[in-house]
Amino acid sequence: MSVLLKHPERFMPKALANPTICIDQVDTGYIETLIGYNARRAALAVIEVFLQRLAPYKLRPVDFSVASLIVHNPGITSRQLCSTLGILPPNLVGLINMLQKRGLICKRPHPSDGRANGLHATATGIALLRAAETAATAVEDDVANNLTLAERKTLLRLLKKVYL
Amino acid sequence: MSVLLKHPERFMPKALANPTICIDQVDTGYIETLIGYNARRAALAVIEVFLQRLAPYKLRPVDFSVASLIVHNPGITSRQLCSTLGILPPNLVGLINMLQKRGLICKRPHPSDGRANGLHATATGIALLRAAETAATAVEDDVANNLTLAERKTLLRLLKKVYL
DNA sequence: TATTGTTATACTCTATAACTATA
DNA sequence: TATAGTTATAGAGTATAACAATA
Repeated sequence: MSVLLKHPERFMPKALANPTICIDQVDTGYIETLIGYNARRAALAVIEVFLQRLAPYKLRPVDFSVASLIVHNPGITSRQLCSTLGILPPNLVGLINMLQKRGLICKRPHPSDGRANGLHATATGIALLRAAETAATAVEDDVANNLTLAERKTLLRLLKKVYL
Repeated sequence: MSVLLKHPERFMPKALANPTICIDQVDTGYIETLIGYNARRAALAVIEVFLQRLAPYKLRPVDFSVASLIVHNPGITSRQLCSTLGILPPNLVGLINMLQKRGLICKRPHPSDGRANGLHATATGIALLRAAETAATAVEDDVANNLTLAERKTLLRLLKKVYL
Protein backbone atom coordinates (compact mmCIF):
# COMPACT_ATOMS: atom_id res chain seq x y z
CA MET A 1 0.00 0.00 0.00
CA SER A 2 1.49 3.25 -1.11
CA VAL A 3 1.81 6.00 1.45
CA LEU A 4 3.01 8.51 -1.11
CA LEU A 5 0.38 8.34 -3.79
CA LYS A 6 -2.97 9.29 -2.36
CA HIS A 7 -4.59 8.84 -5.74
CA PRO A 8 -2.82 5.95 -7.42
CA GLU A 9 -5.64 5.70 -9.96
CA ARG A 10 -4.15 8.77 -11.57
CA PHE A 11 -1.35 6.49 -12.74
CA MET A 12 -3.64 3.70 -13.85
CA PRO A 13 -5.37 4.63 -17.06
CA LYS A 14 -7.57 1.69 -17.91
CA ALA A 15 -5.83 1.09 -21.23
CA LEU A 16 -2.54 0.58 -19.43
CA ALA A 17 -3.59 -1.33 -16.36
CA ASN A 18 -6.47 -3.69 -16.80
CA PRO A 19 -7.00 -5.31 -13.40
CA THR A 20 -8.75 -8.30 -14.92
CA ILE A 21 -5.62 -9.45 -16.71
CA CYS A 22 -2.96 -11.69 -15.19
CA ILE A 23 0.19 -13.21 -16.65
CA ASP A 24 0.39 -16.97 -17.21
CA GLN A 25 3.62 -17.21 -19.16
CA VAL A 26 6.12 -14.42 -18.55
CA ASP A 27 7.35 -12.84 -21.77
CA THR A 28 11.12 -12.50 -21.44
CA GLY A 29 11.55 -11.84 -25.15
CA TYR A 30 13.23 -8.48 -24.86
CA ILE A 31 15.71 -8.99 -22.04
CA GLU A 32 16.77 -12.29 -23.57
CA THR A 33 18.11 -10.37 -26.55
CA LEU A 34 20.67 -8.71 -24.27
CA ILE A 35 24.18 -10.12 -24.11
CA GLY A 36 24.68 -8.72 -20.63
CA TYR A 37 21.59 -10.45 -19.28
CA ASN A 38 22.42 -13.80 -20.84
CA ALA A 39 26.10 -13.66 -19.90
CA ARG A 40 25.20 -12.89 -16.29
CA ARG A 41 22.64 -15.71 -16.11
CA ALA A 42 25.14 -18.14 -17.64
CA ALA A 43 27.89 -17.05 -15.27
CA LEU A 44 25.62 -17.45 -12.24
CA ALA A 45 24.54 -20.90 -13.42
CA VAL A 46 28.14 -22.03 -13.74
CA ILE A 47 29.13 -20.47 -10.41
CA GLU A 48 26.30 -22.29 -8.63
CA VAL A 49 27.65 -25.66 -9.76
CA PHE A 50 31.20 -24.52 -9.17
CA LEU A 51 30.49 -23.64 -5.54
CA GLN A 52 29.04 -27.09 -4.86
CA ARG A 53 31.71 -29.11 -6.60
CA LEU A 54 34.67 -27.17 -5.28
CA ALA A 55 33.35 -26.98 -1.74
CA PRO A 56 35.60 -29.92 -0.72
CA TYR A 57 38.59 -27.73 -1.59
CA LYS A 58 37.14 -24.71 0.22
CA LEU A 59 37.73 -22.54 -2.83
CA ARG A 60 35.24 -19.99 -4.11
CA PRO A 61 35.60 -18.88 -7.71
CA VAL A 62 37.80 -15.91 -6.75
CA ASP A 63 39.98 -18.00 -4.45
CA PHE A 64 40.36 -20.53 -7.22
CA SER A 65 41.26 -17.93 -9.85
CA VAL A 66 43.85 -16.31 -7.62
CA ALA A 67 45.41 -19.59 -6.49
CA SER A 68 45.45 -20.94 -10.03
CA LEU A 69 47.16 -17.82 -11.35
CA ILE A 70 49.79 -18.10 -8.60
CA VAL A 71 50.44 -21.74 -9.50
CA HIS A 72 50.83 -20.91 -13.17
CA ASN A 73 52.73 -17.68 -12.52
CA PRO A 74 55.20 -18.26 -9.68
CA GLY A 75 56.42 -14.93 -8.36
CA ILE A 76 53.34 -12.99 -9.46
CA THR A 77 52.56 -9.93 -7.32
CA SER A 78 49.31 -8.88 -5.67
CA ARG A 79 49.17 -5.92 -8.00
CA GLN A 80 49.41 -8.17 -11.03
CA LEU A 81 46.66 -10.41 -9.68
CA CYS A 82 44.45 -7.39 -9.12
CA SER A 83 44.81 -5.97 -12.61
CA THR A 84 44.47 -9.40 -14.21
CA LEU A 85 41.29 -10.36 -12.35
CA GLY A 86 39.80 -6.93 -11.81
CA ILE A 87 40.03 -7.14 -8.03
CA LEU A 88 40.75 -4.09 -5.89
CA PRO A 89 43.93 -4.36 -3.77
CA PRO A 90 42.20 -4.00 -0.37
CA ASN A 91 39.90 -6.89 -1.24
CA LEU A 92 42.78 -9.18 -2.19
CA VAL A 93 44.66 -8.82 1.09
CA GLY A 94 42.42 -11.09 3.14
CA LEU A 95 42.24 -13.64 0.36
CA ILE A 96 46.04 -13.88 0.06
CA ASN A 97 46.40 -14.12 3.85
CA MET A 98 43.84 -16.93 3.89
CA LEU A 99 45.72 -18.89 1.22
CA GLN A 100 48.91 -18.35 3.15
CA LYS A 101 47.40 -19.43 6.48
CA ARG A 102 46.23 -22.60 4.77
CA GLY A 103 49.77 -23.25 3.63
CA LEU A 104 48.85 -23.12 -0.06
CA ILE A 105 51.03 -20.16 -0.96
CA CYS A 106 53.91 -18.19 0.47
CA LYS A 107 55.38 -14.74 -0.01
CA ARG A 108 58.97 -14.12 -0.97
CA PRO A 109 60.66 -10.78 -1.46
CA HIS A 110 60.41 -9.51 -5.01
CA PRO A 111 63.81 -9.72 -6.76
CA SER A 112 63.85 -6.12 -7.95
CA ASP A 113 61.07 -4.27 -6.11
CA GLY A 114 61.33 -4.00 -2.35
CA ARG A 115 57.71 -2.91 -2.02
CA ALA A 116 56.29 -6.01 -3.64
CA ASN A 117 56.08 -9.68 -2.69
CA GLY A 118 56.46 -12.54 -5.11
CA LEU A 119 53.68 -15.05 -4.51
CA HIS A 120 54.51 -18.73 -4.84
CA ALA A 121 52.46 -21.88 -4.50
CA THR A 122 53.70 -24.43 -1.99
CA ALA A 123 53.86 -28.14 -2.77
CA THR A 124 50.59 -28.47 -0.87
CA GLY A 125 49.09 -25.64 -2.87
CA ILE A 126 50.18 -27.12 -6.17
CA ALA A 127 48.72 -30.50 -5.27
CA LEU A 128 45.43 -28.98 -4.11
CA LEU A 129 45.15 -26.80 -7.19
CA ARG A 130 45.85 -29.72 -9.48
CA ALA A 131 42.86 -31.52 -7.95
CA ALA A 132 40.75 -28.36 -7.90
CA GLU A 133 41.49 -27.62 -11.56
CA THR A 134 40.43 -31.14 -12.45
CA ALA A 135 37.18 -30.55 -10.57
CA ALA A 136 36.70 -27.15 -12.21
CA THR A 137 37.21 -28.62 -15.65
CA ALA A 138 34.68 -31.32 -14.76
CA VAL A 139 32.22 -28.58 -13.81
CA GLU A 140 32.77 -26.98 -17.20
CA ASP A 141 32.17 -30.27 -18.98
CA ASP A 142 29.03 -30.60 -16.94
CA VAL A 143 27.48 -27.20 -17.54
CA ALA A 144 28.48 -27.37 -21.20
CA ASN A 145 26.98 -30.78 -21.80
CA ASN A 146 24.43 -29.31 -24.22
CA LEU A 147 27.23 -27.82 -26.29
CA THR A 148 29.39 -29.60 -28.82
CA LEU A 149 33.13 -29.13 -28.46
CA ALA A 150 33.05 -26.76 -31.42
CA GLU A 151 30.23 -24.74 -29.86
CA ARG A 152 32.16 -24.52 -26.62
CA LYS A 153 35.23 -23.19 -28.40
CA THR A 154 33.03 -20.72 -30.25
CA LEU A 155 31.41 -19.57 -27.02
CA LEU A 156 34.78 -18.90 -25.39
CA ARG A 157 36.00 -17.03 -28.46
CA LEU A 158 32.89 -14.84 -28.67
CA LEU A 159 32.88 -14.06 -24.93
CA LYS A 160 36.51 -12.89 -25.15
CA LYS A 161 35.50 -10.64 -28.06
CA VAL A 162 33.04 -8.96 -25.70
CA TYR A 163 35.31 -8.24 -22.75
CA LEU A 164 38.80 -8.01 -24.25
CA MET B 1 54.74 -10.30 6.72
CA SER B 2 53.34 -13.47 8.19
CA VAL B 3 52.81 -13.66 11.91
CA LEU B 4 51.67 -17.25 11.78
CA LEU B 5 54.49 -19.02 9.97
CA LYS B 6 57.69 -18.76 11.98
CA HIS B 7 59.52 -20.80 9.38
CA PRO B 8 58.06 -19.88 6.02
CA GLU B 9 61.03 -21.47 4.27
CA ARG B 10 59.49 -24.83 5.08
CA PHE B 11 56.91 -23.97 2.44
CA MET B 12 59.41 -22.69 -0.10
CA PRO B 13 61.42 -25.49 -1.61
CA LYS B 14 63.80 -23.87 -4.09
CA ALA B 15 62.36 -25.77 -7.01
CA LEU B 16 58.96 -24.30 -6.34
CA ALA B 17 59.81 -20.75 -5.39
CA ASN B 18 62.76 -19.17 -7.07
CA PRO B 19 63.04 -15.68 -5.61
CA THR B 20 65.01 -14.40 -8.59
CA ILE B 21 62.10 -14.87 -10.95
CA CYS B 22 59.37 -12.33 -11.59
CA ILE B 23 56.43 -12.33 -13.98
CA ASP B 24 56.40 -10.00 -16.96
CA GLN B 25 53.37 -11.29 -18.82
CA VAL B 26 50.72 -13.03 -16.71
CA ASP B 27 49.77 -16.43 -18.08
CA THR B 28 45.98 -16.63 -17.95
CA GLY B 29 45.87 -19.65 -20.23
CA TYR B 30 44.08 -21.98 -17.87
CA ILE B 31 41.34 -19.79 -16.40
CA GLU B 32 40.55 -18.47 -19.86
CA THR B 33 39.44 -21.97 -20.84
CA LEU B 34 36.62 -21.72 -18.28
CA ILE B 35 33.14 -20.72 -19.46
CA GLY B 36 32.28 -19.39 -16.00
CA TYR B 37 35.30 -17.09 -15.92
CA ASN B 38 34.72 -15.75 -19.42
CA ALA B 39 30.96 -15.35 -18.97
CA ARG B 40 31.50 -13.40 -15.75
CA ARG B 41 34.11 -11.14 -17.30
CA ALA B 42 31.88 -10.50 -20.30
CA ALA B 43 28.86 -9.77 -18.10
CA LEU B 44 30.88 -7.33 -15.96
CA ALA B 45 32.21 -5.58 -19.06
CA VAL B 46 28.69 -5.09 -20.41
CA ILE B 47 27.34 -3.98 -17.03
CA GLU B 48 30.08 -1.37 -16.71
CA VAL B 49 28.97 0.28 -19.96
CA PHE B 50 25.33 -0.26 -19.09
CA LEU B 51 25.68 1.61 -15.79
CA GLN B 52 27.20 4.62 -17.52
CA ARG B 53 24.79 4.82 -20.41
CA LEU B 54 21.63 4.22 -18.39
CA ALA B 55 22.63 6.54 -15.58
CA PRO B 56 20.41 9.31 -17.05
CA TYR B 57 17.43 7.02 -16.48
CA LYS B 58 18.57 6.09 -12.97
CA LEU B 59 18.18 2.42 -13.74
CA ARG B 60 20.66 -0.24 -12.69
CA PRO B 61 20.60 -3.53 -14.59
CA VAL B 62 18.18 -5.10 -12.09
CA ASP B 63 15.89 -2.08 -12.05
CA PHE B 64 15.89 -2.13 -15.82
CA SER B 65 15.13 -5.86 -16.03
CA VAL B 66 12.26 -5.59 -13.55
CA ALA B 67 10.75 -2.48 -15.13
CA SER B 68 11.11 -3.92 -18.62
CA LEU B 69 9.37 -7.14 -17.59
CA ILE B 70 6.52 -5.14 -16.05
CA VAL B 71 6.11 -3.11 -19.25
CA HIS B 72 6.04 -6.25 -21.38
CA ASN B 73 3.93 -8.21 -18.89
CA PRO B 74 1.24 -5.92 -17.47
CA GLY B 75 -0.23 -7.50 -14.36
CA ILE B 76 2.86 -9.56 -13.54
CA THR B 77 3.30 -10.30 -9.84
CA SER B 78 6.35 -9.84 -7.61
CA ARG B 79 6.56 -13.58 -7.26
CA GLN B 80 6.70 -14.04 -11.02
CA LEU B 81 9.41 -11.39 -11.29
CA CYS B 82 11.42 -13.14 -8.61
CA SER B 83 11.31 -16.56 -10.21
CA THR B 84 11.97 -15.16 -13.67
CA LEU B 85 15.00 -13.10 -12.68
CA GLY B 86 16.30 -15.19 -9.79
CA ILE B 87 15.72 -12.45 -7.23
CA LEU B 88 14.67 -13.25 -3.66
CA PRO B 89 11.34 -11.69 -2.62
CA PRO B 90 12.74 -9.55 0.24
CA ASN B 91 15.23 -7.99 -2.16
CA LEU B 92 12.54 -7.05 -4.66
CA VAL B 93 10.35 -5.11 -2.23
CA GLY B 94 12.50 -2.01 -2.08
CA LEU B 95 13.03 -2.04 -5.81
CA ILE B 96 9.30 -2.17 -6.55
CA ASN B 97 8.59 0.57 -4.02
CA MET B 98 11.25 2.74 -5.65
CA LEU B 99 9.72 2.29 -9.10
CA GLN B 100 6.32 3.12 -7.63
CA LYS B 101 7.58 6.23 -5.83
CA ARG B 102 9.04 7.39 -9.12
CA GLY B 103 5.65 6.97 -10.71
CA LEU B 104 6.90 4.41 -13.21
CA ILE B 105 4.68 1.55 -12.05
CA CYS B 106 1.58 1.02 -9.95
CA LYS B 107 0.04 -1.89 -8.09
CA ARG B 108 -3.48 -3.10 -8.72
CA PRO B 109 -5.25 -5.94 -6.96
CA HIS B 110 -4.72 -9.29 -8.62
CA PRO B 111 -7.95 -10.42 -10.34
CA SER B 112 -8.06 -13.87 -8.74
CA ASP B 113 -5.54 -13.86 -5.88
CA GLY B 114 -6.17 -11.46 -3.02
CA ARG B 115 -2.66 -11.92 -1.68
CA ALA B 116 -0.94 -10.75 -4.84
CA ASN B 117 -0.65 -7.42 -6.63
CA GLY B 118 -0.68 -7.03 -10.38
CA LEU B 119 2.14 -4.68 -11.39
CA HIS B 120 1.50 -2.26 -14.22
CA ALA B 121 3.65 0.34 -15.92
CA THR B 122 2.29 3.88 -15.98
CA ALA B 123 2.37 6.04 -19.08
CA THR B 124 5.47 7.69 -17.62
CA GLY B 125 7.02 4.29 -16.99
CA ILE B 126 6.29 3.08 -20.49
CA ALA B 127 7.81 6.21 -22.00
CA LEU B 128 10.91 6.00 -19.80
CA LEU B 129 11.38 2.32 -20.52
CA ARG B 130 11.01 2.85 -24.24
CA ALA B 131 13.92 5.30 -24.07
CA ALA B 132 15.88 3.08 -21.68
CA GLU B 133 15.46 0.03 -23.90
CA THR B 134 16.73 2.01 -26.84
CA ALA B 135 19.76 2.98 -24.78
CA ALA B 136 20.24 -0.60 -23.60
CA THR B 137 20.12 -1.91 -27.13
CA ALA B 138 22.65 0.75 -28.09
CA VAL B 139 24.91 -0.51 -25.29
CA GLU B 140 24.60 -4.01 -26.73
CA ASP B 141 25.48 -2.81 -30.21
CA ASP B 142 28.45 -1.05 -28.68
CA VAL B 143 29.91 -3.90 -26.64
CA ALA B 144 29.24 -6.32 -29.49
CA ASN B 145 30.92 -4.17 -32.11
CA ASN B 146 33.61 -6.81 -32.64
CA LEU B 147 30.97 -9.42 -33.38
CA THR B 148 29.09 -9.92 -36.61
CA LEU B 149 25.34 -10.15 -36.39
CA ALA B 150 25.59 -13.90 -36.91
CA GLU B 151 28.18 -14.22 -34.13
CA ARG B 152 25.97 -12.22 -31.82
CA LYS B 153 23.02 -14.51 -32.47
CA THR B 154 25.26 -17.51 -31.93
CA LEU B 155 26.56 -16.08 -28.66
CA LEU B 156 23.03 -15.57 -27.32
CA ARG B 157 22.02 -19.08 -28.38
CA LEU B 158 25.06 -20.72 -26.75
CA LEU B 159 24.69 -18.74 -23.52
CA LYS B 160 21.08 -19.86 -23.23
CA LYS B 161 22.26 -23.45 -23.69
CA VAL B 162 24.42 -22.99 -20.60
CA TYR B 163 21.87 -21.56 -18.17
CA LEU B 164 18.54 -22.89 -19.43
C1' DT C 1 55.99 12.21 -6.89
C1' DA C 2 54.21 7.61 -7.86
C1' DT C 3 53.39 2.79 -6.56
C1' DT C 4 52.88 -1.67 -3.48
C1' DG C 5 50.72 -3.44 0.13
C1' DT C 6 47.86 -2.59 3.90
C1' DT C 7 44.10 -0.97 7.37
C1' DA C 8 39.78 0.75 8.32
C1' DT C 9 35.47 1.58 6.78
C1' DA C 10 31.37 2.36 4.01
C1' DC C 11 28.36 0.85 0.64
C1' DT C 12 25.95 -2.55 -2.15
C1' DC C 13 24.29 -7.00 -3.01
C1' DT C 14 22.46 -11.30 -1.49
C1' DA C 15 20.51 -14.51 1.96
C1' DT C 16 17.65 -16.08 6.13
C1' DA C 17 13.99 -15.93 9.64
C1' DA C 18 9.70 -14.62 10.81
C1' DC C 19 5.39 -12.21 10.37
C1' DT C 20 0.37 -10.95 7.95
C1' DA C 21 -2.98 -11.79 5.06
C1' DT C 22 -5.04 -14.77 1.89
C1' DA C 23 -5.52 -19.37 -0.76
C1' DT D 1 -1.13 -26.13 5.34
C1' DA D 2 0.85 -23.41 1.69
C1' DT D 3 1.81 -19.10 -0.73
C1' DA D 4 2.35 -13.68 -1.71
C1' DG D 5 4.15 -9.88 0.13
C1' DT D 6 6.65 -7.74 3.68
C1' DT D 7 10.03 -6.53 7.62
C1' DA D 8 14.23 -6.87 9.93
C1' DT D 9 18.65 -8.37 9.81
C1' DA D 10 22.78 -10.96 8.78
C1' DG D 11 26.33 -12.00 5.61
C1' DA D 12 29.04 -11.58 1.39
C1' DG D 13 30.88 -8.74 -2.05
C1' DT D 14 32.73 -4.34 -3.67
C1' DA D 15 34.26 0.46 -3.07
C1' DT D 16 36.95 4.70 -1.25
C1' DA D 17 40.32 7.11 1.78
C1' DA D 18 44.44 7.15 3.96
C1' DC D 19 48.80 5.36 5.65
C1' DA D 20 53.89 3.27 5.68
C1' DA D 21 57.54 1.60 2.93
C1' DT D 22 59.83 1.75 -1.30
C1' DA D 23 60.58 3.25 -6.34
